Amino acid sequence: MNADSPAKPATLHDVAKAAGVSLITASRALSNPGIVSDKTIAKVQAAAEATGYIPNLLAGGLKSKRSLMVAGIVPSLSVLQFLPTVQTLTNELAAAGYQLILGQTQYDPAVEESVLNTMIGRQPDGIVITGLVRSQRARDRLRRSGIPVVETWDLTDQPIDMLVGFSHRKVGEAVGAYFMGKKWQHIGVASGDDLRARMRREGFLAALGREVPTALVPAPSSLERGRLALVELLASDPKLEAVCCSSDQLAHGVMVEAMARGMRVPGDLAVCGFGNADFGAHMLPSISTVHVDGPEIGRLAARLIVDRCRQAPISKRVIDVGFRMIERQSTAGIGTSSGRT
Amino acid sequence: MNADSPAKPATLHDVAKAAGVSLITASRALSNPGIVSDKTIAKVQAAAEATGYIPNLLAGGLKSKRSLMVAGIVPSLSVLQFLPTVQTLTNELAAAGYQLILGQTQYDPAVEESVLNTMIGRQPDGIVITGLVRSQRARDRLRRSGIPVVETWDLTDQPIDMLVGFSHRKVGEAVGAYFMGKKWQHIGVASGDDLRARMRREGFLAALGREVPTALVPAPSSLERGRLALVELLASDPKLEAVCCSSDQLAHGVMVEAMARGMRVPGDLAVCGFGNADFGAHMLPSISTVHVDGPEIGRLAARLIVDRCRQAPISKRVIDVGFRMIERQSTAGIGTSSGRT
DNA sequence: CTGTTAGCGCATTCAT
DNA sequence: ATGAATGCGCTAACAG
Repeated sequence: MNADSPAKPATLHDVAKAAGVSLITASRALSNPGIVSDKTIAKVQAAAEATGYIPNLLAGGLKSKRSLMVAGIVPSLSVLQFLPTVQTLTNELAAAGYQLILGQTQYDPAVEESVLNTMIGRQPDGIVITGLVRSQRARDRLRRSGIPVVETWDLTDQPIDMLVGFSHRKVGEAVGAYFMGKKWQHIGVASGDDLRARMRREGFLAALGREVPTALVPAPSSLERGRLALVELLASDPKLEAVCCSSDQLAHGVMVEAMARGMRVPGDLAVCGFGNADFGAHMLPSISTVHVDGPEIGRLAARLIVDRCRQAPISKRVIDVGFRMIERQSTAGIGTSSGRT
Repeated sequence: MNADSPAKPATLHDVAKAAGVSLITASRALSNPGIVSDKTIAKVQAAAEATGYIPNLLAGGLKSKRSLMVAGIVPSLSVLQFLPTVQTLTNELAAAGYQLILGQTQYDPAVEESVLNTMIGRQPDGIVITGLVRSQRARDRLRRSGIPVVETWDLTDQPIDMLVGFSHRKVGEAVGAYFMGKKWQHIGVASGDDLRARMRREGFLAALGREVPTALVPAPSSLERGRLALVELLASDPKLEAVCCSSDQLAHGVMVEAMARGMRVPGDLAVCGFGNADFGAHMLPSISTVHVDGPEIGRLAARLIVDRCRQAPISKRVIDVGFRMIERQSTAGIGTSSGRT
């Protein structure tokens, strides 16, 4: 059933010849059927089927200036935070005929710059980046490239081009205000050492009005890192009552370590996460957290890119999707029920 | 600092003109410096820098038949199982100058086929797929495309081209043998409804030598689905002693639901997962599981593609990376220590 | 509705 | 070591 044509794949030229029409008619029949007669469309489609024709999108893109690719750039795929965004982005783009090229920056500005350069070289129809681009050179280059750019998961009033995100500073302030309301005295922070986590921590401390012990953990955050963070925080303050974490994974680890030491959550130790990971709502105790609509960010980013490519008017270049604190058992009064929210 | 050239980006033509050399000399100076004099290299590099030149990889790929892109196809990014593989793959490929284009099949053969088609149209230098391609048409097409293909995370002696994976049947048998050794009588299975999880379940049942109650959960598996699965399994068999799960996420959920009902793990209920997710080793109790080296799969797949592209000889077209059962507290005798392994 | 002409930006022939 | 010509496969212009 195979060993058919080990040789060269069919080109549009072959299809046109097989269908007995000109090259351009074949092209139109396949990609712009509106302006071709039904009969020729049928002929061409049959010929395409028969020859096993697959359009060469590189050639098409070179000529038409539309590569139908969008670059998606994340710090690392192991930062689960961004996964729903990337997933939705990929799907929404696919639905519009675009494919995603993936890049990872490893939280390294130098890597980011080099990744962005090769990405630009691929002539993508859009670039979606998690976070703001830090390097000024890269920002200039992107702007001058003329490629639609969407920065995400952060907020500024001077984006390179477009933006879908929210204020990490405000997240921190909201959680800080919540902690203040609880009257906890012995507070700690377990935070990733990336820029956005630092911003949240700053907002948190601003709301508290004072410094508190902080365990800084390297990315990606994980349960294990959360356990180690609590060990560190308890060493700083044995009377620790509450911990604010920069991710639900860290919060989970803090909770496990607490229980391993016979501390009750939230009875002896309250714990709050960030990101509203899917497991948090169904654990025992369930994890208080900050909800961010990752899929919506991906959806909006995709729409901005697609609209821009279609020359459709963009209503807002900067979209703040906001966030929402979710109080669950890990910071609530009692922690005995089934864990369902 | 911006608003420099809103117009067209520099092409190699511009660089050559600025450097006072011919087009092709500029090309060689940048991509094949070995055969150009140092002086002209310096001139061209300076000109490239000055003009802000970024090579158009679409054009280069069209001519050279090397697009420097590799297609990576997963069922869904939300299946965390595959993430380490995709991440390593992306990084290893990037190190060799290749970029990954991402595709998701949603576990749908029809989607898979269409994704593969557009992928082929992008002329990737390789295609890496999680799982075996099911559709015969797609297999034929891939073979005839001449593009190096690596199927992963499964095993067959008739791959489309190359393969890096392991036998899910054998995984199931190994876990089944382990369960047999424990003499548990009341056994249940919580399994995703994808092909590979089904294969593991078949191997598991074969080792047990009998049927057992099974809760089938839709992908992606999650903690919540695990909780629901245990509810279902307990309804079938209230005396349930042990559950074999198709992922660590499900196992986690089963454990949470068990504890919510006052059952002890492993005292009243033993639980085993699959995949060795990072959280499993550090929970309380830690989760017994089957370890699969996801990063290694990605690394090997990348190497196969790169070697093939460099015309290097491929020693083995089918690589079985195997697996390893890891016994932790969730199926062990006692469950009281710190959770560290 | 269809066809002819031209060229996207680059790298592979050849030649010098 | 450098250059001139040619074409990868396709689509935007125009023409008919």
